[in-house]
Amino acid sequence: MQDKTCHGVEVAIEALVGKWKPIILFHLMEKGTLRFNELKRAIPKITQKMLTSQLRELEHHQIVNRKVYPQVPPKVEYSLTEYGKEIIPLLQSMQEWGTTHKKYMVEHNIDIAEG
Amino acid sequence: MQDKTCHGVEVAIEALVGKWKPIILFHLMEKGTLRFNELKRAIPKITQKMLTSQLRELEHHQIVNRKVYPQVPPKVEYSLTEYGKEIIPLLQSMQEWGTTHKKYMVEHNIDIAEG
DNA sequence: CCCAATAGTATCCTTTATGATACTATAACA
DNA sequence: TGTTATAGTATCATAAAGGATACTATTGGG
Repeated sequence: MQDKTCHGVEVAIEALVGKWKPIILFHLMEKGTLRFNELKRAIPKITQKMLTSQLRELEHHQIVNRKVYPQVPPKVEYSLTEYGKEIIPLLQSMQEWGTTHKKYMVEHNIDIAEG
Repeated sequence: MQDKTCHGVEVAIEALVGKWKPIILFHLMEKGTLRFNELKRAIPKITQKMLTSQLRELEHHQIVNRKVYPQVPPKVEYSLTEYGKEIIPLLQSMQEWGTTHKKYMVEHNIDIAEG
């Protein structure tokens, strides 16, 4: 077995990891399109720097689309690309397993943060 | 929408993240049971410290089972728990999406490492 | 002229994650 | 007695991720 039998998993994690990416994706999944500041308001604890960088990374992967309106003050809208929407079922599977796992850990009285 | 609509996703990522966890899990999926040093030899670039810590975390989540034989020199076997095996379909979905995504990025001539 | 609003950058700092290296215990064996 | 094997720990160093804060451009409105 090569070390990279699981390379796809690492690619997937790479694309989704980052403290804020899943949150951003779920907001875009729910609302369709959001302006930069709408996202910022929806995720109060994120800093501008992190919001920008996470969006840039998602854009780089062509999961998120960035549309700039040439006006002042600026208007920039973010949404999932068609290609990005293909990730939704995976996010839902992760969501499902994670929710179950959280419950499992609580029921077994294990601190999920420790491990 | 609460910030935590996607909490499950974060739990899932938490459980799978770590530079070596997917690799370890795939080896255990394939071989069933492996001793510490067998894993180490199968993943040449991992340090002992990282192998230990990643296994400890997987064990903490009850995804991996650790069986110690009281003998000298020590013998410790690692395997997926029954509960841990439930994560296999998720790993496979991630693997599938990730593989497709990798291909997509290559075809579109995008450097996957940059973003 | 001054202020607000938007979508950012730039800089510096702290926290986590990962890595390199050396070290441990114990029994069998030469 | 010294050597090997196993499954680790301990310590220190570096790299990567995240956070705090201040700053920018532009234009409409008071």
